Amino acid sequence: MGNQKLYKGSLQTIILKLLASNTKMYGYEITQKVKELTKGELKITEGALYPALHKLEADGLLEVEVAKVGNRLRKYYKLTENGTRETANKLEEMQEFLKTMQHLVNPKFGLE
Amino acid sequence: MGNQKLYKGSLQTIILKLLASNTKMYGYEITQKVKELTKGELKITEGALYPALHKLEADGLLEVEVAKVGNRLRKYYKLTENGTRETANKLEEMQEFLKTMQHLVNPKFGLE
DNA sequence: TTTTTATGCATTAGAAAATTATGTATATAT
DNA sequence: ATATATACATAATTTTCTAATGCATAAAAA
Repeated sequence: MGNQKLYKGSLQTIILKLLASNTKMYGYEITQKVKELTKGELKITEGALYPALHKLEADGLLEVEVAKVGNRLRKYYKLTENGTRETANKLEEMQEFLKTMQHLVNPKFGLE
Repeated sequence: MGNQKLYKGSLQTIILKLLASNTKMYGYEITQKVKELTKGELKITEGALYPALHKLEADGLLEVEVAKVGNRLRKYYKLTENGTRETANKLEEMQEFLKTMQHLVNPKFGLE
């Protein structure tokens, strides 16, 4: 498992992107999906996830729908209209970041 | 200018990579070089840079050579042997991170 | 059958890494 | 004269995370 530290700041974007692709998801499901998609490279902790979800909801980007499955509670999150717009912005910023970073650490650069 | 927040956690790697390419650099030079290489997309603040340089030095990855240019002070930093090794590690971790992140935010993924 | 693992939510204490603001000082350009 | 650029640095605060803990149900393993 690589340097978790590098993922700092990208959690919101990851959550929004997953909800853009999957319509609705609940917290635990998000942690499992990320673990699966990254082959264990990134493990989202609950201490990071739940506060992030609550913040996105408070900011009006997500809305919640509580469901009872068997005897267990689930909170399904999905994008609001505003959330869909913000997701597009955040994904664009992420692409720009990745491009810039790729450029910065490219062996060929840093000399010009 | 994009989302500065995303760069959180990558400063050490950026510094080490620049010193791997340029042999020796001083603090102010690093801020200018990064601004130039990223076309203003990333601006390293002094409050982030100097503590980072001091930490890398304390960890034995960098060594300092003080120079007087005119009447002004400059602290040139360069990689130690250990620093060169660590740079290779950090660059590998960065590449893995960028690949994983690219995969995560790719429009095609998140569904499988 | 008891105990561990998985599912599902959540909060708190603390650490790490940044931003913002401030401070000191010299050099250059307006 | 004054603002901008060069060059270092630290302190207060904020953001974002990890690690630890807590509650509760369900399933699997010992």
